[in-house]
Amino acid sequence: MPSKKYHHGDLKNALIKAGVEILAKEGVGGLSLRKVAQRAGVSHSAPYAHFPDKQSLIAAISTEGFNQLYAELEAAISSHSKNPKKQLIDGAKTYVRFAEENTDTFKIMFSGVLEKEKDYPSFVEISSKTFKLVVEVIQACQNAGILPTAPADLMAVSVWGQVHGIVSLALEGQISHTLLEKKNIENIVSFALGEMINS
Amino acid sequence: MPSKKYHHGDLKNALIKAGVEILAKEGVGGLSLRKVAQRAGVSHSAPYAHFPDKQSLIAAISTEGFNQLYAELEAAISSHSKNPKKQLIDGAKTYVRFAEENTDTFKIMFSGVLEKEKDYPSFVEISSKTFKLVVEVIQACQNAGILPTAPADLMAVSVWGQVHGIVSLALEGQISHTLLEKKNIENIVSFALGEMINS
DNA sequence: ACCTGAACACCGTTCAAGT
DNA sequence: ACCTGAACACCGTTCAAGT
Repeated sequence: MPSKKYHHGDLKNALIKAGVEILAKEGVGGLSLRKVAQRAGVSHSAPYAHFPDKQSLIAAISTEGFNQLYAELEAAISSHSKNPKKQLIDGAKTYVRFAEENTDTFKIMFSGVLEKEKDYPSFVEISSKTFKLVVEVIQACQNAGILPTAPADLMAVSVWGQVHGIVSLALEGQISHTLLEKKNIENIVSFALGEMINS
Repeated sequence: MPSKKYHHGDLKNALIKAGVEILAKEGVGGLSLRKVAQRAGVSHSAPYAHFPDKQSLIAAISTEGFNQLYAELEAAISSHSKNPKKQLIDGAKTYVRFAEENTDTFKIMFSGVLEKEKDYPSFVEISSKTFKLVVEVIQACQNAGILPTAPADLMAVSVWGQVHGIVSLALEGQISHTLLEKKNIENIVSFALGEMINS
């Protein structure tokens, strides 16, 4: 078997993977195209054969992050079929865990680093697919009388916003020390969701 | 009257102001120390006489943003004394408006650009002061029976998280086009808050 | 104390060239 | 089609020097 054809089989995905690793180790501030190239074992200009610019690589990393988040949400939700309340609560917990375990990928997905997300069709597709998943759970909760009757998309943004906001404030260090001594983020999110839920 | 002593009276504040202006015109990605210096009319190394590094200038801009947000919230709240429900709703509207009118300052305040916020005492002070203001309004609402009885800090994080999350998703372009055709961000936030409020 | 200008390491992007 | 290496403009930071 030949060790390596010339240099790479699938540089594009190798670059995405290298990017995720740098993100995990050095954070958003440490992510540069040149480092990504080096970690993938190619010259600094090689990435331009696969991505027109840095934003494009960031879009690919974000898209990959959304794919993973979607898969985890899907798994959590389908493990509680016929129990919408558990779907909602476990989905929220999954969201919190994803943010905690992939902090910097989460930041890149949601913190305005990607500037023109509309320009990246696969990013738009998976993010709207994820939103639809949320809407479905909300509708199931409404049908079960667990959430109030209201347009499902409006309710979905309210609930998702709730969870997302608490997670974001936590990642920013904006949640007071005294509160964090008593409750972790999952507890706080559960409490907040409890305030939205009927009985 | 002498036109200029040598070059500047208050370069430190001039740099913060220049930073805010660049942020408004070119966004977070366009903010560089060298541009800030140029806009303030000094050499690229002059800022180092006032800020040890770029993070420090970003901290100062964020602190300034929090000061402004605090002042606007204060004004909104004290215009409805003895009416906690109006304080809550008008406070939330003020928050939304601040984010819409100072999008990139808001992003810098809350989007992880500032990496070690704990290292900047005046930033920590104004952000915790702002949180205390939120807690006070929440407590007033609880005393008036508008919000459920629960630890006020927990309730405050839930409500603030709700508002913050919806605003953040909106700035990220994550709120579906079809929903935005029917409701603007203030409407959505009002709806969501309504789901938290008793009657 | 406050500022300048040269210098260094690093970055994103382009381009001619090689296979 | 995929990759390299030189080149360019820009960036953050340091430092010796000037007032």
